[in-house]
Amino acid sequence: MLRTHLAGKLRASHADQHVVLAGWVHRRRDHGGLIFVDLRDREGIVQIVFDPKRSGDAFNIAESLRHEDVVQIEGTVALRPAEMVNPNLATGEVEVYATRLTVLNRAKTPPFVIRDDINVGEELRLRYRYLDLRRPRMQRNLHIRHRTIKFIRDWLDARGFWEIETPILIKSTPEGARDFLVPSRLQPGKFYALPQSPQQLKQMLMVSGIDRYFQIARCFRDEDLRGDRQPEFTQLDLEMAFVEAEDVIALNEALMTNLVQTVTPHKRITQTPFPRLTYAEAMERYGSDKPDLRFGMELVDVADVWAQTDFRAFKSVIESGGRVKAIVAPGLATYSRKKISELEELAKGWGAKGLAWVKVEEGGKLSGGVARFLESVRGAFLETTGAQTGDLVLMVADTADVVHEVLGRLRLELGDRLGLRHKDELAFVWIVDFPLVEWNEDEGRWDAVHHPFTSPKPEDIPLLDTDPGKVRAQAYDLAGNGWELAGGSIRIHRRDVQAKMFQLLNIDEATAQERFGHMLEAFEYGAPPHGGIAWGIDRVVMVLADEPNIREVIAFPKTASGADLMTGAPSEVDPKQLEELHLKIVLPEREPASSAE
RNA sequence: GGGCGCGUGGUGCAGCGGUUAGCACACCGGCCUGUCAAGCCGGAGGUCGCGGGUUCGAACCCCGUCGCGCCCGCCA
Repeated sequence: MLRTHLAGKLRASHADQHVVLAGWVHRRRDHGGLIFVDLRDREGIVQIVFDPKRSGDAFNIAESLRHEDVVQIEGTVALRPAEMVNPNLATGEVEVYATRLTVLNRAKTPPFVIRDDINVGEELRLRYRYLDLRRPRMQRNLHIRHRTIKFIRDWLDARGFWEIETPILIKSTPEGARDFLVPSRLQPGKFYALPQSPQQLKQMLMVSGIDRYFQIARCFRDEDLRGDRQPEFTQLDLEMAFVEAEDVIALNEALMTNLVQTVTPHKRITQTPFPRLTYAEAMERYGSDKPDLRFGMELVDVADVWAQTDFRAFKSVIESGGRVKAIVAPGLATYSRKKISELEELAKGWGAKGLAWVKVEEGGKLSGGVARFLESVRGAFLETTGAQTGDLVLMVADTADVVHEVLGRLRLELGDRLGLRHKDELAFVWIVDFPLVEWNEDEGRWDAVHHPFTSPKPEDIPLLDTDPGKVRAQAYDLAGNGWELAGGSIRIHRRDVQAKMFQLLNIDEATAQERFGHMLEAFEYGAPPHGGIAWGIDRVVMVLADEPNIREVIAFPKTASGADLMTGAPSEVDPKQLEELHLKIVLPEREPASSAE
């Protein structure tokens, strides 16, 4: 070993010990007759002192040290005098008097300083990700991720789950997201697909009698990226035989609760047991199917109040079957016209035609915006909205979809502005009773909301023939702090119900056989009732690590255009490789650039 | 596929029609024995993403293009 101790782990208890450390030169403070070097390793930073009287030759070598040089240091741990203790450093009570210094490897000047509190463009961070990952913040994130996955594995193992790997090269089933394809060399003209999730395979494992399965599974979806979406991401995929929805929910709630207590004990879970909302209720009250329940500010229906007024704009919306809802922003009556139009611009960007507002003044008087239309119904308005003196009430009138979308987003925006989305609080909520299918206007057919194997609620099965839109699924999502963190369902295990589902989704027998024949066949040999769930591990870790996007908790993520800036993927390949795969590249025609006259 | 924003020494930013293109940090040299974002003195470092256009004159205005980010579509 090149070292006896880790630099970041040294404490007062190590005083007077002889140690050998190895790591990176974080910073050098050269006082001429005395040199301080901050030595950094994965565990942290410790101050090394080079004193000519005690360090000998090492002092001279220390003068040549630069950022990120890799060094080995031998010396003695000493307690710092009281006035020299650095409370900002975990190792701040001690320092190491160096007696020997070996430069293991010189470093070029890095393109950016390795430090948390520095602004670096993300492009550069990704180009030099290996340097970016040296920063304490990134190491902390990767550590949280490691501990999360390790905890999940141990916890599920203790409860009888087996981790089973499923193939990465599978059959393409053009349902849902776009598949990543892999050409087959041995079978020219044919392709594998990378799994969007191990969904079908884990159901097959249930047929196999595995009983309780899980996997930390890499998944692939060839769709456009977002801050919370990468083309490859990690799921905790889990499936259980002979269970009902309540069993899956209870198990996952316990797992999540224990995970938080273990990995981020400083975080407080807002409410246990986790509250439950039906999908319909979540949309009505929060305008979202993944509401942030760290704060209230619920949407309030004010259609009845407006119906009694002379405000044509809103009345016509109500008459044509639309909705009028309000959100009360506590204390924001202080907002200026400018601030309010800022909110209105946001609302318009989300699809609203406008944003009506009114301020509540002393004594419940209304002012500004649409106040004059509300004069006659002032009492009812205040009672319905619950608005108090000093509040700002914001309203949208439109179709239910638009009203919920806009106010749901506005609620989050206001929650941010009012500081209601507390960092160390975790508000989990189960969303249940999702509709099984939704009408696809463009294609003129029903689409599965979850996936085609999701079981309807038994009592709703008759509705499959009469009113499919009303059928509720045995599906459940776990939302946390406004993010969709997990989603699952009880699956269909009966051939006749599955056939009915395919019929509803306009998948004919031949197509069903072609795409899912293997599964349908398997289910004819005694499939147990089963259900499961899949967590978005990246999102869970992102929330636990207080990061704003999942790139921060993935070692080597991709940019919005799907590029890996460090390796240069995707890239062109050798024509010989294409030839072996019997592939020919046909690039789209490029229109010649028209010159600007 | 669409919308918005950004692109200026190594890095982060300022400059927004005429400047010698500026600041901070980093970098290089010197001084300095208690700093910990050390300090002080000095120095070097720029095809203003790229291409075209407008103009007497473009980092700045216009068009196109590329890259990065956010959003819509998309994501069973």
